[in-house]
Amino acid sequence: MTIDPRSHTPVYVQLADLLREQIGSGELAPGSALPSEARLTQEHGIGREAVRGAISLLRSEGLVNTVRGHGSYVREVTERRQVELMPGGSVVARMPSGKERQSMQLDEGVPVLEVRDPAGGVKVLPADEVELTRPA
Amino acid sequence: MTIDPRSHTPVYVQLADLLREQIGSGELAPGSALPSEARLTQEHGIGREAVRGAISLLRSEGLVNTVRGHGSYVREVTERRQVELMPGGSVVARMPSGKERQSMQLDEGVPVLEVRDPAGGVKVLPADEVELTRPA
DNA sequence: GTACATTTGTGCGTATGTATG
DNA sequence: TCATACATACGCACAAATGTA
Repeated sequence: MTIDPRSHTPVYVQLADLLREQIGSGELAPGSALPSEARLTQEHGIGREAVRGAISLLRSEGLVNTVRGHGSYVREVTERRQVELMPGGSVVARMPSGKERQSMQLDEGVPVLEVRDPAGGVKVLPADEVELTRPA
Repeated sequence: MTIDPRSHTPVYVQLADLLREQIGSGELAPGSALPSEARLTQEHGIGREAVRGAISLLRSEGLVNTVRGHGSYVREVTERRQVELMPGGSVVARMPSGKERQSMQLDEGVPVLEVRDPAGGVKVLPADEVELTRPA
């Protein structure tokens, strides 16, 4: 609503901020559709590249999911299963490569957890489905 | 490797694969600049939109960093400091919000680790600087 | 300071392909 | 079949940021 083309902040970032706020406030509920590219272009008086850039940014943040030929949707919050980090183990988080995203069928904006156990084994887990724990 | 416009794989994905390989092999070293959009456009005989799409993809993977008016650069590999996951603690990984990215000065494509200790405290750590461990 | 070249950001027009309803 | 909507991709142009002379 308050997009200023003369701002130093890129237009697509401003629109992403706006949409992110609407998602966070629940105005755009999980599972609901974002306005179409054409609507966002018209209503905010901005270009298609800006709209696509904003949605692309939200995808990279894992907030929305775009279905080709259908629209972009607010991602449902997935239930995380608990996985124990074994003694002597360690874990790093990073973004998956394109091949990993394909083979693990991950949406954009979903990090992976790279878990190492002391024996040297490595497991790569989708970060949106897993909560790592260390029992008390 | 040459780019085939008639392939089923989108041109921008093909270019991203190419650049990712050059980054992985060290041909494009950490800190070094990617060829400019104009160069990539000319040398591969493709449109600027495809070039920008490829770079955007690499940004979302945390492989490169773009500075307006300057260029895109291969991200330096940061040394990960080890942080112990306390007994009774847990951790999830996710992408940061725009505000978090700004306040924590994170580049695009860098996840965060949300660490909970049993007392209920929550710490948000940049995933590219941290390796969580559980001592044996 | 000014001026300039380089580079990315934005906007727009056009076109084709693909998926959904 | 047809309309709608997104994905990809080309072209062009200008604005804004950066660095350098």
